[in-house]
Amino acid sequence: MLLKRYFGKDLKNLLLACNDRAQIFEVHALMILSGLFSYGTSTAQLVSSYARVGEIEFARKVFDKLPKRRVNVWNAMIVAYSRNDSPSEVINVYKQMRCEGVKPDSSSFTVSIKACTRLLDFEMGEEIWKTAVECGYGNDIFVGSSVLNMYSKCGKMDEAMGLFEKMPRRDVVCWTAMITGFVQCGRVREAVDVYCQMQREGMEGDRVVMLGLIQALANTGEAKLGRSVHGYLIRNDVPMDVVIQTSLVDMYAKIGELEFAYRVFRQMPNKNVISWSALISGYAQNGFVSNALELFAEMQRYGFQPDLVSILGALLASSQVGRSRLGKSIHGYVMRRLDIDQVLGTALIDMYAKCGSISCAYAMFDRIPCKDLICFNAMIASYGIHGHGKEALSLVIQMIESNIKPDHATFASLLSALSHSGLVKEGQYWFDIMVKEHKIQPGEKHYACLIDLLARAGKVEEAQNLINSMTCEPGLAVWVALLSGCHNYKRFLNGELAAKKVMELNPDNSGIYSLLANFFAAAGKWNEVSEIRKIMKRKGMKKTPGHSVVEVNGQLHAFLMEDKSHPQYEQIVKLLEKLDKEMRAIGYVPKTEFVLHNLEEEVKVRMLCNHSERLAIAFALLNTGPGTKLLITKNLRVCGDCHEATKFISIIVKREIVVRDVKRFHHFKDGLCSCGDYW
DNA sequence: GTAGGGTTAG
Repeated sequence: MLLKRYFGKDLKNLLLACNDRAQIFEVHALMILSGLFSYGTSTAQLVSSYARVGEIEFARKVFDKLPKRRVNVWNAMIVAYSRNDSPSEVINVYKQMRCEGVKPDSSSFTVSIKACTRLLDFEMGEEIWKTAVECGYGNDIFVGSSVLNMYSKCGKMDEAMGLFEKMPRRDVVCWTAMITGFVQCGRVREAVDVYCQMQREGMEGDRVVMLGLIQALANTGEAKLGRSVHGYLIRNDVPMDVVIQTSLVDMYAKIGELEFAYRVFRQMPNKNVISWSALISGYAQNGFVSNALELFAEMQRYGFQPDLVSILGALLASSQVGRSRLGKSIHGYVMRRLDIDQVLGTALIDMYAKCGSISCAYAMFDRIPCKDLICFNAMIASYGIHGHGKEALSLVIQMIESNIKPDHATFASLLSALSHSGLVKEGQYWFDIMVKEHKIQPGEKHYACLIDLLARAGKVEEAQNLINSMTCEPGLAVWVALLSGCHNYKRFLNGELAAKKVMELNPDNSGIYSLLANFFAAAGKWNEVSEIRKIMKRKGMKKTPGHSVVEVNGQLHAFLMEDKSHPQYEQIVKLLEKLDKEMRAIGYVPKTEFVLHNLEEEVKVRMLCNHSERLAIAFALLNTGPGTKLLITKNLRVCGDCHEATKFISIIVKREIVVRDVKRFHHFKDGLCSCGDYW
């Protein structure tokens, strides 16, 4: 008795000071010798100390030997198992405790319910919760929050809300459980509501919850909610650190609010690489190419070394406008600083291919050590946009041989590649293989490719039959493919049905209306042309102005149609007039049917000469040395007459001219185009 | 003798 009084407290401190098994063992021996062990003093501490130094088996042995075990000893064992990541043992001890008639307390319930959550054993959890209520712990905040967490983990948010509303006291853990629960099951709006309510009740905002919310908003794309949460942060002077602000930048970028992202970014007092990269990749992914590249340069001026994400963003941006010089310099930078893995390698393949160099793309592909599905798909798609159908096909065969399973994207790229090369038989054959051998259900995209393939080859009836046999409802892409085939082959009768279907589907894209208008113009149906114009006007659509860009000496130059604003416009026109004469001398005849308007022939010819791609070509010819390969990037399909003219220009100036239009690449050389006029 | 919730962000 005396010993207990003297040593009880010291014993506890002694045990707390122990750092390993040997030290605990000494104290343990002391306890046995002094008789305190059998008295029950500090035995719970002994159990928890053994567990704390990782000796859970020892703890259990001691626990099993204890003659009388009060609730604190049981809890020590329960907590030990919980900390040891053994939730099923927690439940076993809890059950044993109940069998021996020991009344659990708040922490026994709390930790046991947590264990059920970990085990996803919600039935047991409910049972323990029922017992807790019976034992008078129904209003306990610790027990309650563990139940809230259990409900939110299994998506029972309505049950969670019911309990939450009945709780007499709620702390930040309870609010957090509710908010993250709603976030995790995608009910972001309710998550925000709970968050706002928490603020109204004067609860201190928790930045971890805030981060979770912002991320959830970024993924659901609810712009209005995103702005309101941001507004809330500002109005309530919630302190924002670099992580929160970067998440806001990312959120705005993901919901397409680049202006807001930029503003948050500029107001950040401390930026790091992640902040820069977030905005760069946001710009790149939303097509704001020059913003992305300017920011990429700026970050380096400020002394930040670009990392993987910013590099991927810059590569994506470079590839969108054919900035091969910039792309190459990034490649050099990457080689000096990072290992080229599948992700970077794939981005580089894509960049080189889209910057016109299919051979560099392949060299990159060849150097990636362990090529995965995505690498193959990127290379196959690259071959496709360059019209190398056979190479795409042999790559698909190669990947099958090396046991990489092609997916729906592989076949979509393959079919598109075969289509751009006019390989009709192969297309039909591989479509069958895809369905029968690889068990891939053809989607609209695959059908559209095959129909495109047939229609491009002039097999309009076969394309029509395929549409009739489709298992899914033919959509816009399918009818557009048929329509453009009919347009190219002047199959006006078949085309009219396709045109009608296209119009029925009420597309929201001005490019498609341009196709319709072009089709009717080619058919000489000027009434329909003006009808289309009316629809476009009613819908508030404008024909996307054609523009072309060309990189000359590392600088990007953009041209609009009839772009007289350019400082070298006079020289450009002079060169085009000179070329026009030489072209006509070797057989060029302007294809005025490509001019939409119902105008005089001579005016049409002049308009053709002013197409943006021609201005860009002339400009590039004027400003580069003889023999330099040119790369022009156009935002629309290249016009049929310009296509013809560029062939002649390639003869006259003895240059390789690469034109990338919105669909694919055209390599003009010695009077021929790589697309073989399948386009 | 203690407990309930998550770690950063692209």
